[in-house]
This record gives sequence, structure tokens and C-alpha cells, in this order.
Amino acid sequence: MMKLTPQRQAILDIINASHRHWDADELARAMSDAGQSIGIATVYRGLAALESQGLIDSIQLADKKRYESADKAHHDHMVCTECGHIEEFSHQTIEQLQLAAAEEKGFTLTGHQLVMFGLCRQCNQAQGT
Amino acid sequence: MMKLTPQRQAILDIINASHRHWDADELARAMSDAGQSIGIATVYRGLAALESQGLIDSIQLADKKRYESADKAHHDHMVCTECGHIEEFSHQTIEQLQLAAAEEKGFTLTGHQLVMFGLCRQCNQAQGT
DNA sequence: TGATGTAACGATAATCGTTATCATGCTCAA
DNA sequence: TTGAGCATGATAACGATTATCGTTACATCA
Ligand SMILES: [Mn+2]
Ligand SMILES: [Mn+2]
Ligand SMILES: [Zn+2]
Ligand SMILES: [Zn+2]
Repeated sequence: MMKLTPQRQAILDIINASHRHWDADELARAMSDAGQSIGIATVYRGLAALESQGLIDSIQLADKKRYESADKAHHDHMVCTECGHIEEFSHQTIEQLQLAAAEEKGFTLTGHQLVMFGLCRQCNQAQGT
Repeated sequence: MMKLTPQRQAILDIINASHRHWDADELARAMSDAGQSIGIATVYRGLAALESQGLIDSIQLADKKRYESADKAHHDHMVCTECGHIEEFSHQTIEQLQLAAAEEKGFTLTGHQLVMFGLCRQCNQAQGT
């Protein structure tokens, strides 16, 4: 078991207090802004520790890893390529069919990540026709 | 339109001649081994150019981008976390349900990537019970 | 033919997210 | 009280990718 130090607790609190998907740098900056500065290495180690304990979840985007609260049911993500907005969705049938597809290939699944890219509703409208 | 230089043609040939998923370094090494050395920057630029023309496809894995032939129908990937083997699969219903999920959120899809992680058939057996 | 413009090349520096190193600080069981 | 062991933070190192820049290949035009 790991130790829930003040730094790790603070990271966990920030993540749990919002529905955002945070990267390491944003968390360090948020803590700094809140007067509780933290070393960037400590952020990375804390995130890894919290995730290994299942206290937070992550998604690996092209450039960086982003973390979110684990207090939500499993879901996947749509990322707006215009504004960066991340929309969540879950689809039970898709999940089931993934299991079936894996079984068909002899794969034992430990995880998956489905990311869809496109324009969110707002950016769609801003774009016009 | 871009120019299909000897370097880019060679990259394209290597990718099309196999079913592998290549990273930039592997391609540079393969060309070097074949007696046609190439600058690593040229590999990256060539890959970007070829992909923008739709001549090759790519998948973004955690650490690096991998490229494959575009002479295949769209498919998604299972990655073995033990041996690195990449298995391809396609599931028409999953694709359709993705479109439905996007529409429901007001997203206009431009792409998606579904990657499943786990143990491939071989590594499953090697593991035993 | 030869000047000139444009795009690609290749070596290498720079960037960026992440991990490793290491000296220092805390904490808790003996 | 003490010391083993884990956490922290500054910073170096790393790996993939991109930027820079001088050089080269090639096409166009005087
Ligand atoms: Mn999410
Ligand atoms: Mn493939
Ligand atoms: Zn948007
Ligand atoms: Zn395997």
C-alpha cells in the first residue's frame, strides 16, 4: 500500500473536485496558484501512485496523458480538434462487442481506449455551413 | 500536390510490402540495412507527407506513432502488452454505434481510434493457468 | 545554356512530456 | 531516540518529434 501524503491528497482533491481531464502541468500550476507549490516530479509520481491504486483514471492522448476522477463509471471520450473540449460517453453495446472481438482473436483484455475526434456541437455551429 | 521523391517512394514501398506497423526509426534502419541510408528528419517528413495524401495510415500508441499500409479497409487494433504483437480487427456494428454516439452528443466525427490492450493468444498460453 | 526559384534533404539543435538520479527530509516501528 | 525506508524537489537525462539551416536536386525561363 502507498502513503497518501499531503501532496498526493491535494492532487486527488483537485481531480475529484472537477470533471476536467488534467495533465501534470496543469495540476502543478493549480497547486502553485493555490499557494501550495509542488515539484513537477512529485506530481508525476503522485499521479502514477494514485492511478495504480485505482483512485484516479487516465487517458493517453497523442501528446500527453490526462487524469480524471475514478468516481465515474467507465466511459470513453470524444475530443474536439478545434477547441480541445472533451466529451464523455458510454455505450454498453460497444463494450460488449469489444469483448466479443477480443475473444474471437484469442485476446484476454486488460483494457481499452476508444477516442473519437471531430468537431463538438459548439464548434460545429461556429463553423457555419 | 507533393513530390514522390526516391526517399518517399522507398518508405512507401517498405510499408506496403509488409503487414507490419512501422515506427520512424525502424524505417530508417530498414533503409540503412538495405544500403539506402536516409536522414531521420526526412523519414518523419516523408511519413507526414504520405499520410496527408492518404497513401499510408497511422496509429498513435502511447509512446510513438506507427504507420501501416493504406491498402486495407479501416480496422482497429489490439496490442499485446506482453510481446507487442498487434492484431487487427474490424467490427461493423461498433463503427455504426460510434457514429450514433457521436451524433447524440452533437459531434461531427473526423476520425477515431480504438485500441484494446491485453494478452495475445500466444502469450496467454505461455502464461499458463 | 545558364540563372533563378522552389521544394526536399540531412545533420543537428531544440522542444516537450516524462523518467531517473540524488541529496535531503519525514515518519514510524524497534 | 534512532535509523531504515519512503517521499520530496531540483535538476539531469531520455526518447520521440519538430525546427533550423546550409546544401542539393530539379524545373522554369531569359
Ligand atoms: Mn473522462
Ligand atoms: Mn493495422
Ligand atoms: Zn469544440
Ligand atoms: Zn503477446
